[in-house]
Amino acid sequence: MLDLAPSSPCARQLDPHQGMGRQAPVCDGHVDLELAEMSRQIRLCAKTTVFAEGARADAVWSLDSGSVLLSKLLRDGRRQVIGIAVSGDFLGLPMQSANGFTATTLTPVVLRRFDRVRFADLLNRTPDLMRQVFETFSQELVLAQDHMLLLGRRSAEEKVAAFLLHLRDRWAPLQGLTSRIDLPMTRQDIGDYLGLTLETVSRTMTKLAQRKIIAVIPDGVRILDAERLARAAGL
Amino acid sequence: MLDLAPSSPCARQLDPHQGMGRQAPVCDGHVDLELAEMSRQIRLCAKTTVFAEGARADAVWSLDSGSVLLSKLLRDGRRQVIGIAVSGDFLGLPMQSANGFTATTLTPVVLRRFDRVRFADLLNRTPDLMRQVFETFSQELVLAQDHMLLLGRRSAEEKVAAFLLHLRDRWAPLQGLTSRIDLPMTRQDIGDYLGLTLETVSRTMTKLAQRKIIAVIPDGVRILDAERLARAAGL
DNA sequence: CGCGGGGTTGAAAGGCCTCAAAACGTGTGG
DNA sequence: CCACACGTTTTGAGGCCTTTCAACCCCGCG
Repeated sequence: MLDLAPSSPCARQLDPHQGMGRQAPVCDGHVDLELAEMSRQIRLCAKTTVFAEGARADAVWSLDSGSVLLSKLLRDGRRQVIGIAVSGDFLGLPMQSANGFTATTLTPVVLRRFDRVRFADLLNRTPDLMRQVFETFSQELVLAQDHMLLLGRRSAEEKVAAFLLHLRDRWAPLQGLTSRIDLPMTRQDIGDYLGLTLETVSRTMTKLAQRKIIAVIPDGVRILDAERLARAAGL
Repeated sequence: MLDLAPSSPCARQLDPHQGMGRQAPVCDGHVDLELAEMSRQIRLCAKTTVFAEGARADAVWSLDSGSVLLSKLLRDGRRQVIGIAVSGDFLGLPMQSANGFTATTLTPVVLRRFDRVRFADLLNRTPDLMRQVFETFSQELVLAQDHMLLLGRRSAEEKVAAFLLHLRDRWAPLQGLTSRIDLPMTRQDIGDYLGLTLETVSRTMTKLAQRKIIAVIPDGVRILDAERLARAAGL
């Protein structure tokens, strides 16, 4: 997880998906300053697009709060959500001149905008920053690989169960490891994330609810039996 | 594409998936030397595993020739191929202490082995090398995102068609853009890559062959109508 | 109060999978 | 040189899971 916010230099949060091998955080006042002056804080309300697939990418972003849906579109309208960004995540590829996906806010968000070229430039001049972003991307890659396994080889029930557990873990550092999971997205969004239709997502959830594994509540679910949910996910 | 081979310093090949924004290649003799002395060339024959998912990752690799299948396993045996590495590709995450996937040779390969920790160390001391690996990983991420779209939202026919075109493009820099596509893997491997069964892969291919879009030949296919194949892939 | 977006539920269809058998190709040994 | 064995590929029939299409419910809001 990156911390590019100048207001909290060196106050790095824990990353749940962090492997080992992380060195001590970088605390270079000069870099923080330069990041600060090249960034602009932006607030967006829910359901607005930060940037669109295919458009020229003249910025990269760091997400300070809220969550953002990342999706790719097939020309006939079929959509695949390739990730869900949360607080602390980094959006965009510094070396890529066009966006490979669309970013849509799920909740109100506050993010910092960096001019892509200037950021890439700073990256090349600042090995420590590069290392941070590099590690972030390594993590992204691991998550993407896990998701490929899910998309290609798991059943609907396994997908939904794994999704709920994944979301819980991903939001744990922000809101603690509670049994209540917020779902600030529609069934359609979830389906597009899991490679299912919205009806299948709905059906699968009610089936899990009937078995008392979860309870479906407004704007979220409550995990009743984490043990069995994990088993339903295929562990 | 990385070139970590000391025998051909600075002779960098073209990457077909390369976006823009690439700077001039790095030509630091000192780094090349250090890479050389920490690497060991290894030859493996086909169908051997380079490293296994879950095992301690004490090395990272650079693939000099041949191709390697990258796959993840579900506890009950279901498998997902998450990528196919070809000449010039980089294998393994320098900052990750355990392998997230298994690497199996498809053909005889020659690769260079680097001690992971020493490589990560060199990476931190050598911004230019870090930048190279960083760009490689950015590309990997883009490929992974494309593959998620394929796995989640494409039909069997679209998957197979897209797969063939993808392979052609990926091998183009090595063997030119011919109509003949080598398939040094089984239908099972292809199915595990596309999230299909081997039977569906076979059926889909013969269907494409019946329509004169491709011809199935021993150990590969020949593209008869690239236009229509692209259309079958959903463009 | 009526409208619209999101969610749930039902019935039917279809695409892909499962199971099974036969065809094919290749290397081995008689 | 042929017979055989083994692994891979193809082909077939049947079934299941997910999708499709549709109706209905719920709730917030103009």
